[in-house]
Amino acid sequence: MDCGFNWEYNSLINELIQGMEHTKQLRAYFSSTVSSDKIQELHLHMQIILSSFENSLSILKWTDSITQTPQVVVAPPPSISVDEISPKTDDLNGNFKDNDQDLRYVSKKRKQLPTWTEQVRVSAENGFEGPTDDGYSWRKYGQKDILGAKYPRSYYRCTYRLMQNCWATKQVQRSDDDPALFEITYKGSHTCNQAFNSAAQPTSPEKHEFKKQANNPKIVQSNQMLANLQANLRVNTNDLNKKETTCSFPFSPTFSGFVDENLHFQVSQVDDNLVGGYSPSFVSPTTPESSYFSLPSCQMNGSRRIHSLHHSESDLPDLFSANTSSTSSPIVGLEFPLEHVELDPNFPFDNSEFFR
DNA sequence: GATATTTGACCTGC
DNA sequence: GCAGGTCAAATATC
Repeated sequence: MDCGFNWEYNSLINELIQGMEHTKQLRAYFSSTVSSDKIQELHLHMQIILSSFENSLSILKWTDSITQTPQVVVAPPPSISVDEISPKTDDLNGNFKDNDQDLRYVSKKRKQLPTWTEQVRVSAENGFEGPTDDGYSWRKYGQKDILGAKYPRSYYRCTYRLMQNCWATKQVQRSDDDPALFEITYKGSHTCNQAFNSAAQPTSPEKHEFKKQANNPKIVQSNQMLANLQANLRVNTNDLNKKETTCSFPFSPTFSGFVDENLHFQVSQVDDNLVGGYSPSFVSPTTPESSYFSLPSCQMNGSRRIHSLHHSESDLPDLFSANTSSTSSPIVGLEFPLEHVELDPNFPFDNSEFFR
């Protein structure tokens, strides 16, 4: 076992431990009465668990690729179900007709792929006809009317299936009850390197839409505003009687987003490690249902860094909570009153709305 | 012309 | 036999 493998192995263990810890916290939440102000915290922990498991899968996948082991069956996380491997043995004896061999091999291989399902809500006003980009390039290869379903199911496979032997597929099914809700079933993890091919990879209509949004001056301005906010928001912790709760999870310093025509801020592409992915509303007064947002790079006074900030809408409206970290301590939950939040007065942002 | 999507036909598993 | 999944030729788009 070389050092690289050890490092990945340790990373995997850490990821799984984190998932387990947050699952325990979730369980504790559910064991008590869940009040409305706890809902967003529940959402937070669920996102973290998902990120941990996804990171675990990525690590396993990378380890698999460097060892060049064919068809390693990846152990699924609890939220992932693996299709049962067929007990038939005559399917594996290789006695196929030549022109059928590939098809049958593919079918058997796919039977072993891990599957998991995500639900993605798409707002009508953002113009998407389908779920938002998940960071991978997919090619649609089929559509099928499903018995009892109002909307057809679409089938996608990785664009690089042939070039990089990547067998990831996904199925997209629009909800009958809620047309804005898409249930996406993923089968198999990507073994391709799409970041490497990003410059040359073909674009889907969804990505075309994203690029149009990214070129929108309003969106560029919004991203600049977000960067400014990150640079100017401070929390004075010098004399803060802080209330910390142990809470460790990984975050990434990367972040991107855009605003739509109505200047609603929306996270469009977040790193897998970044908690969130749902619409924050610190800009728009028209989306008051959530005042939570993630600011992965906000610097607090002293050495603490804000990773996320939550303006409680409970009966303590002036109380903020944040997940913070420092160079010497892990990420912790921190609660602080409003007066400790400082925004640079030169920052072009209507903080009266945010600090409502 | 290259690439992506559509859609009817075919295949597979239950 | 049926429903779901995939293929591949035709068509659309860039």
